[in-house]
Amino acid sequence: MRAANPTRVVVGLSGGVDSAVAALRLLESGHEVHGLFMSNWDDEDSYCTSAQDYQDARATARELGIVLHRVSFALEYQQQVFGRFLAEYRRGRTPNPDVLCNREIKFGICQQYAQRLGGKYFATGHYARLVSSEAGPVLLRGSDSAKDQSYFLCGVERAKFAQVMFPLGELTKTEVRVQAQRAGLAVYNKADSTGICFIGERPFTEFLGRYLPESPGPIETIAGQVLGQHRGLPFYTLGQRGGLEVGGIPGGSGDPWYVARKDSERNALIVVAARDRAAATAQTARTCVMNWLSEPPGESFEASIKVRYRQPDQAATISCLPDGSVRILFETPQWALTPGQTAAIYLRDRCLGGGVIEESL
RNA sequence: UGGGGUGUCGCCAAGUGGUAAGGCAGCGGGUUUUGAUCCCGCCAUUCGGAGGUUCGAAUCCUUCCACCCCAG
Repeated sequence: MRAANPTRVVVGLSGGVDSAVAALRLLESGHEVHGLFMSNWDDEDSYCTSAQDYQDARATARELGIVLHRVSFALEYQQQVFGRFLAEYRRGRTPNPDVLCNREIKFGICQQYAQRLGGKYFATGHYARLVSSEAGPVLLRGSDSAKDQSYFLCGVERAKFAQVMFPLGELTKTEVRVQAQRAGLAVYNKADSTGICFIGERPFTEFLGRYLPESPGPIETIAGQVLGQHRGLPFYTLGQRGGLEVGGIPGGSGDPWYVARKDSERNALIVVAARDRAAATAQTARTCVMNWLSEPPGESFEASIKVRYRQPDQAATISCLPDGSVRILFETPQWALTPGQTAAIYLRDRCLGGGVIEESL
């Protein structure tokens, strides 16, 4: 079964089930597997599960009989991910740190490190598929549509995928857990992790407040009626409902309020009642420079767009602009197109790439 | 100071003698490798205060207090 000259693959082991099964499958297919645990966030508070995750990764490595390396990219994460994350928030935008993390850290500096460890390939437990074509590797959605994580990978530099493997791409989450249990892995029933990767789940506003100053201003309706006070535009995101602390108003509809837009000039947060959300939709968005994972099929073409993770595909027409950005004309008006968030472009199962939304029109 | 009106959960708001609807907000949980959204659960022994009538009052009466409007 085992190849005579097995290829060494370095697997990013997070301490969770997914990466454990990724390593397991690589072993089963005859590769020489090394594990690599990253801890990129130094934090003393109780939300940080890094210590436990490391113990779990060690247990997994022991159970699989593989070497486990450990490395910290805390400095790089701080500079290339978290610093930009904060800079975006300061501009009033809503970044996606995990898209950035995959580009800069996991499939950036970490993949390089894996090569130095002798890895011909770098593998992770992402639910996404890679297939090769004449033009190079092609990123496809994971077979488990409920778990597909290609959205988070759409910002990765295309060339990197030539030496990447996603062993879970064809599996469902259920199958992964079954395989983990069958293989006797202790993490087989460990809860899925959520929150910003490497930072974890936290009371978000409070967390941001540790890095950004408060800058209170009015919360207003589109008509200009003042309903309350906000803590600072960066602390809110378009489409948000919770945390506004705005109740009913005399003669009001009784609907909840949603953030419709930010008026930076006046430091005002503009909100809209649920039934009036149509007044705050947009049908066009423009991105920053696109990260293409496949050649765009033309200067203008029809495609599916995801503007946030786990959003159903939205039909749209894409127009490539000379500066490398893209204009997206959606078939139906979109609610809460949020600058800073990533728009991923798909042609059926194929992820063509992604770009950060610059503005909606 | 006269005349009128209103005071029910943080905010709206039902309830006019039979033992406090609902919505929003908030809190807790679920979903989720961003931020959000979404889903589920919890949330007034008490109706501005004090008396009184009644078997029984947020609902009737008296009085006090607060706020609003019109006069001035």
